[in-house]
Amino acid sequence: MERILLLLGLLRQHATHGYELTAFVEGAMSACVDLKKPTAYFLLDKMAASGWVMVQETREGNRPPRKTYSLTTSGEAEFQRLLRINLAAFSLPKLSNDIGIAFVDAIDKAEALALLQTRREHLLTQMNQTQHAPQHAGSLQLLIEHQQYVLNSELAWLDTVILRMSQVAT
Amino acid sequence: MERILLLLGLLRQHATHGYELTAFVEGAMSACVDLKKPTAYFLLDKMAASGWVMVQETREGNRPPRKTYSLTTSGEAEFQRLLRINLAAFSLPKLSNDIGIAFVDAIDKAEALALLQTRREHLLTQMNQTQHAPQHAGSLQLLIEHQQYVLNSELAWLDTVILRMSQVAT
DNA sequence: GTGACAATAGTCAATATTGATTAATCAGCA
DNA sequence: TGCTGATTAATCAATATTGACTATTGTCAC
Repeated sequence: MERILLLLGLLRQHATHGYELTAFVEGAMSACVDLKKPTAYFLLDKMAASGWVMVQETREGNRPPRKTYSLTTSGEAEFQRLLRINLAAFSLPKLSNDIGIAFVDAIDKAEALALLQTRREHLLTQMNQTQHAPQHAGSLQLLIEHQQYVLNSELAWLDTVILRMSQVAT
Repeated sequence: MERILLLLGLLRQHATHGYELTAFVEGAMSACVDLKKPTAYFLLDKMAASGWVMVQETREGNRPPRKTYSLTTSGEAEFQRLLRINLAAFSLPKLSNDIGIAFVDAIDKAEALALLQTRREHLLTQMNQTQHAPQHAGSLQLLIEHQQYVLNSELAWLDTVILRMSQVAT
């Protein structure tokens, strides 16, 4: 559902073709959303079938022919509907990727601490990358700020875990 | 990959059947992991095919017959391997579910603020639920603590967004 | 002893997702 | 002109995921 909201929102800013859309999402937005090219095309098809977007074969300059997608009136309505649902509902991202911390005690304490240090460095690297990321227009920028905020608080949490682990008796 | 780590980790604590596994994951752990019953069975099959778990038809008491899964030696090895990878790598949960904030400015400010207030209440409800959740054993408890920590920082962030929005001129 | 209801255990058809690959066009150069 | 590699644009086969459903066993009132 969120992916459709994203696509509708982007097409709302300006009609465009699949390639530009997916390049933007997999490029500039790759840090905050997970939406691969084939999924995007799959969803665009669905959206077309639902009448939310219009497809048009176009040929700009000497580029290969493209399918250009543009929002219809009912697409705008659906966007407004989904946006309200999305803003009003809070749902925690499922932390399945952090699942390892549930099993740290399966590893010798010294090695576990070393692994967590590596983790910490990865986190710092990501913080750096995000800080040097290109600025986005309007409230898209909020996404980036949120991400930086989350990275900061993840770092703080990781540090308390590391601290606790190194203090507790083996 | 993380889901397999989770299943291996749980089976490592004690061998059990699909029903108990999925009931636990979809019940007590539902707040922090997203793994539905059919996916769990699908993965258990794969794990059996890879030789990481052994399947055994059992019949305890008068209950319907079950397939009991237990970790093999190579399953334990795989668990250790995946655990190290998971602990050492940090990856941000993709915030696709927060995507709406990227489009707040498509909505009239007053309504947007009202929606965000609703969002805030949902968040508070979740915090309450998590605080009254049953305690987990060992480092599984860390997952819960992490979740509470994340909820707290999400609340703080949401409040800054609301504050900023209500101050900025329309 | 049997019919209704709950609990237990799992499956399946439909849908979503992705890594790998294909297809069309262009720019430059021999 | 014809060939090579780069860019643009999209698709496909394989895999993962899930909502809805099925099937088995127990239990308890009647």
